[in-house]
Amino acid sequence: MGGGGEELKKGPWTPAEDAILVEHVRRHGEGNWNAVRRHSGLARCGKSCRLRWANHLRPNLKKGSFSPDEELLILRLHAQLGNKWARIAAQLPGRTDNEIKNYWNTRLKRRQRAGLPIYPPELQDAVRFDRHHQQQHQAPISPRPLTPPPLLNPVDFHPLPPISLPPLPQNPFACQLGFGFLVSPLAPPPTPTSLFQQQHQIGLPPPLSPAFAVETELRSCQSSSGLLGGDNGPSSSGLLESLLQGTGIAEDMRIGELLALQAADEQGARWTQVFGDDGDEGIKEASQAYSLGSATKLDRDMGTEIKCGPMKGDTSTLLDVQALTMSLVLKSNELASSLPITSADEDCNISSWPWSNMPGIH
DNA sequence: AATGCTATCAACCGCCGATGA
DNA sequence: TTCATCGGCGGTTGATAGCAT
Repeated sequence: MGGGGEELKKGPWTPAEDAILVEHVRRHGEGNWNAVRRHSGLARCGKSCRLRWANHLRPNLKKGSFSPDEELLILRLHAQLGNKWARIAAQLPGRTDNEIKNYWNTRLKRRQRAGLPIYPPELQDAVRFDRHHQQQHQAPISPRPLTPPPLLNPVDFHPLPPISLPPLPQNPFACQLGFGFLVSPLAPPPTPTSLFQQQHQIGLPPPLSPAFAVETELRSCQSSSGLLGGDNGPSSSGLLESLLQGTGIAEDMRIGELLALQAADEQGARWTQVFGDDGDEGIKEASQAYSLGSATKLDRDMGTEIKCGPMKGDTSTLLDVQALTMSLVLKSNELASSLPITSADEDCNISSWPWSNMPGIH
């Protein structure tokens, strides 16, 4: 460990040590943590200094418990990323990876003890959707079991690999893809709650609002049976999944294509073009809802930033595009439930579905 | 009031990748 | 190319507070 035999202190930090570290960062900036000891005589290793600074001393840290919005976001990001706490934390300004990790582990323990799945049922459907999508596109490379394990046991949980889109490193969406996890670098976005209200106002089924998620989770706490199979009554998202898988629409409904569209400048026109004038009214409404959310503003005002803007710190926007996605899902649920489920399903002409007209991504 | 359990928080540890000599 | 160092990340543990019995 380089230096001199002097014993390094461990354990809780004292205010005096904090002051020294803060002063050091004020003078020298962040980084070069091992120099703290040399410069200030602080008997702490560089790692400890970095940790203390990152988790407690740096400015703009948010204290206190997570808001419902944040909790929802964590759940969804975890469903997509797995235990990538640093990446999750990057989407929650003012929150640290350690905080999120602690929150998750506590929650995990609680739900394990209660015999509950680690995700609310709605989220599990999304996870399975993603897995299915992955299997379709990655099977030759890394075969996975055809039937994804239920999420009841966290040991069985494998983080979702990023969706196999063409490399779009400059596209902030590309690193955030996932069913219901679409990201937009929108300027002051609506909060999930306001999105919920917006959708409600225009008569759309709401996206997965915090309140809804919380309610669902509470309900799931009361009964743990039948959560995984989607067989407990009209589990609409389960139905959607079956429908999509049964018809191959899941494969066609390329999230990436949605995103590519979103990046198009002529956003409004494109939505109409894609969903078509003949398209389902609800889907058009969904696209309008999305526009309402501020996509139009984004495309007009931010121009290319949508393609290269850093995502860091932009949390609530995660749920922005997601509102659209969930709208589509929910609307599709309606479609699904209104369709006669017969053997004719095999003949279902996918090309007639709105999203089949989307431009392809190569 | 005492005890046990659980949740939360803070910090450490080991591993790994990046970087530079 | 190899090696040492550094910083970042995820897993884990210990201390403490809060709550129920």
